[in-house]
Amino acid sequence: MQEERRLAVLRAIVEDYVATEEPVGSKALVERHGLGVSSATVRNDMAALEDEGYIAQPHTSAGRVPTDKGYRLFVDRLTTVKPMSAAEKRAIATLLDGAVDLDDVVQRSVRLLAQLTRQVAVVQYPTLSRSTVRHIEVVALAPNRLLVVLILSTGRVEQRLVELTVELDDEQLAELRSTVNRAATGEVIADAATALRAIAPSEGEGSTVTATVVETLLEAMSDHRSDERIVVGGAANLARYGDSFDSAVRPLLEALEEHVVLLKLLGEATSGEILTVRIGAEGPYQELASTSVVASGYGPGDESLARLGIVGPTRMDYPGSMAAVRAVARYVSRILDDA
Amino acid sequence: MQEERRLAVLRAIVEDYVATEEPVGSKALVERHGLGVSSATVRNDMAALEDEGYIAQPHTSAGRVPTDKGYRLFVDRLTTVKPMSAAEKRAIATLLDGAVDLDDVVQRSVRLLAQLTRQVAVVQYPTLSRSTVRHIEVVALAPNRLLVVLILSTGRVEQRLVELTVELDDEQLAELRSTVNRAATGEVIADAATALRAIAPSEGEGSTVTATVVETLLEAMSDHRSDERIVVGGAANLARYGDSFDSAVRPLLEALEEHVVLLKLLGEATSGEILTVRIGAEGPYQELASTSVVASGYGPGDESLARLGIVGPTRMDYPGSMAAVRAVARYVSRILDDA
DNA sequence: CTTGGCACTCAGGAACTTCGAGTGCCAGAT
DNA sequence: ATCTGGCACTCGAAGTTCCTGAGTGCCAAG
Repeated sequence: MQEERRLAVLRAIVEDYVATEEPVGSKALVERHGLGVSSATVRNDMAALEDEGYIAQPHTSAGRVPTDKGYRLFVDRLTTVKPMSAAEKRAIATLLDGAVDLDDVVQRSVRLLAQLTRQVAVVQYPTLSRSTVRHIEVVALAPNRLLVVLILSTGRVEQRLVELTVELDDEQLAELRSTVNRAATGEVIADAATALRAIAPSEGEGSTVTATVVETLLEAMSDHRSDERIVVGGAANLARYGDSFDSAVRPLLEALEEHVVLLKLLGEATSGEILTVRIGAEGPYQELASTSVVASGYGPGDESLARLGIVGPTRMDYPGSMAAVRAVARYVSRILDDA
Repeated sequence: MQEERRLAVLRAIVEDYVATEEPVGSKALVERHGLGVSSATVRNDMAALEDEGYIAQPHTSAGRVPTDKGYRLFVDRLTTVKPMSAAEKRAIATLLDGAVDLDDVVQRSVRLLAQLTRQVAVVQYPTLSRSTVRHIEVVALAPNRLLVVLILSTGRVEQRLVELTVELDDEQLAELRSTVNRAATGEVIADAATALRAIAPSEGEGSTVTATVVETLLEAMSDHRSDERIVVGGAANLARYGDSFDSAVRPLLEALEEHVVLLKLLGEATSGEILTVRIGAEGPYQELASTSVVASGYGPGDESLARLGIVGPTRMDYPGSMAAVRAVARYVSRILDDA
């Protein structure tokens, strides 16, 4: 009974603090939310909540502020992700449907997320690892210069130049093209790589060329840069941090440039579109103790090829952010489904 | 005679102010720089410089600070771009030579610029407009689904998917491929576009397909997104702004997301690698009155395909920044030459 | 034209005071 | 058992005042 009210108090504190950015006191709490008790009672509850570590006082004579633990409880038990309004849904759908290619989808998603949440948005490109090879094209730019284009099911295209020591005629080129495609097309990256390796040490005069091309393809497939590709948007929203510039904005700004750090923050791509919320110091980076991350996997079907999400101050609108991230993840997944 | 000393005083003021970020007074000036006169004399000179609008006093009893006009004079007449050290040159060369493709070159350039100058770096992708078509590839992903790949002399690759209402066999495909290549390969974008338009309304059963493909190619060529593609790096350096957060960092952070604004800041791509310095309010954006831009064109030969540069506070190390921008522009140009 | 001297100005910091939101706790009411 | 009104207490934030010293402008002499 009292337990329930305490949770209501915690929820009220979180909501007020997020809205006002100032420590909230017992009196204001009673006034603004319709808890049917007096401020003294709320004070008692607050004392209890403080004992349990859900809230804290910045100064002796100030109101209370939620701790990471408090936010955690709030996120886990006190809130349901509020669905987006019909208008918002339509806006998302319209904007994303207008995308012309993968780059564009990613780009638009970042903008969208940043706008919806007014936070910094981060979108990871779909990983190569689980996608399949749709086609490999080999083009002769010159008799001894090839362009190898690797087209994946996610719409991603990797291309590489290959310099040859020998010259190829059209027939040999066609042969090469069909060889690599026979081996790789339709396969998941990993299997394609295995199959390509198998054909590399073939006999005959085309062998060294084949080997070179295969090597290039393998390199393109395993290229780490691809897995780490990330797009960031909405950095201007950092300007709204106002106070706590040094403690919060600086390290975050640095993190945004370190894509490796960002990837870790977004978390591992698990299967499905599961929302992950990391609050403050729960993460591995001390400098980012006052920032939270709301992220979700996305990808066609129920596979999760990559992640997207937002990064903001621990003091953020969790329900809103979670709704936005979830919605965008879903729409992007749907688009990848179609493609 | 006195004129010369006055300029020396201005130079000293700029240098000191850039170094200390604090208004500089006559006494400190005499001590730190070996001007062979007394502080009273310097004061007289400063009064004159102030009359002419080169420096200003933030407060009545404070030292002097250079005005935009002062920086302008400093940049135009009081400094020569100091060459980079051999070690720096080597570092630039090594880093950039390691690039594997155009994306990589651009990416590395941004990082490099940001590191060298400790400012925010901006690099524009080479424009399509002056590059030539190296090759067009048409690949059948399915009988009614084509991938059109446009390869340009700058190493840029644009690809588009084309859905067909009819099915093509290999022979028709080869025909199509050679038709478009015959028309476009080797031509400058603009000429290629004209040539392609000419072949579009041909007779026969392949005509609608040809028309569709040509249309796609034209779209890819004129795609504005390409011309506006820009990469930003070193935003973390904004954290060093320290003071003047609202007045300087916020608008800049916003500008960095608005690629159109950035492009305007970088300026028009003129021919050659000419260094441009825009100081404070000289630019079109009032909000960016306290930021300067140092930029240069770059591109193979003496063409200037695009621009790169840095954005920083008006109070910045101009000689150093100019040297860095110039050096990077040169090396990138050289790399584009080779490719 | 330069220089030493001198009176003047004023931003920024230190020290102090005030104000009030907010707290903890207790005794009485329910 | 729980809530409530009351009350003394705390202490950060904001306002006030004062002081200091860097820096200035100007002048008369070199």
